[in-house]
Amino acid sequence: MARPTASRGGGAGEDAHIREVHRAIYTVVRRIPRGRVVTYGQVAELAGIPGRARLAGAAMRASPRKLGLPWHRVVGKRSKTLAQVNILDPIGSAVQRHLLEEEGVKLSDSGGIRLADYGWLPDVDGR
DNA sequence: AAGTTGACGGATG
DNA sequence: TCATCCGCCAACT
Repeated sequence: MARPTASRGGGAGEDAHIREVHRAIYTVVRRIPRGRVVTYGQVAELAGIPGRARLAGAAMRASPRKLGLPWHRVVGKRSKTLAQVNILDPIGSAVQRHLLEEEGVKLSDSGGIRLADYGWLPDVDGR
């Protein structure tokens, strides 16, 4: 019963075979304070894999909802939000905006997030 | 095994 | 400021 292909697929224990890198990334994302945002590049750096922003993105895309990660707090540096990037899924991007606004993150006039104001800086914040 | 994809980011026009 | 292109590299087909 188990699944012959034991690779992907949804089911319990799915996150059990996730690579350490992914786990490190999820740990970082979990630490993002409410009302703050972090770029993928930052997440990668904090996870111990500087310069691998793309990998951080891949890990997030593959992250099981079951983990309940604050995925909406992770944004692209230039892309402001998922909204500008994933044009094929405008619904999801709208959800991200909504969740951020609920946390008090205000968007700039151009619809982007002001990283200077809401970007999370662990060293400065002391957490 | 080899080619394609992509929740990125910097450089360029 | 916005649109495109390019490099990086793990995951997917």
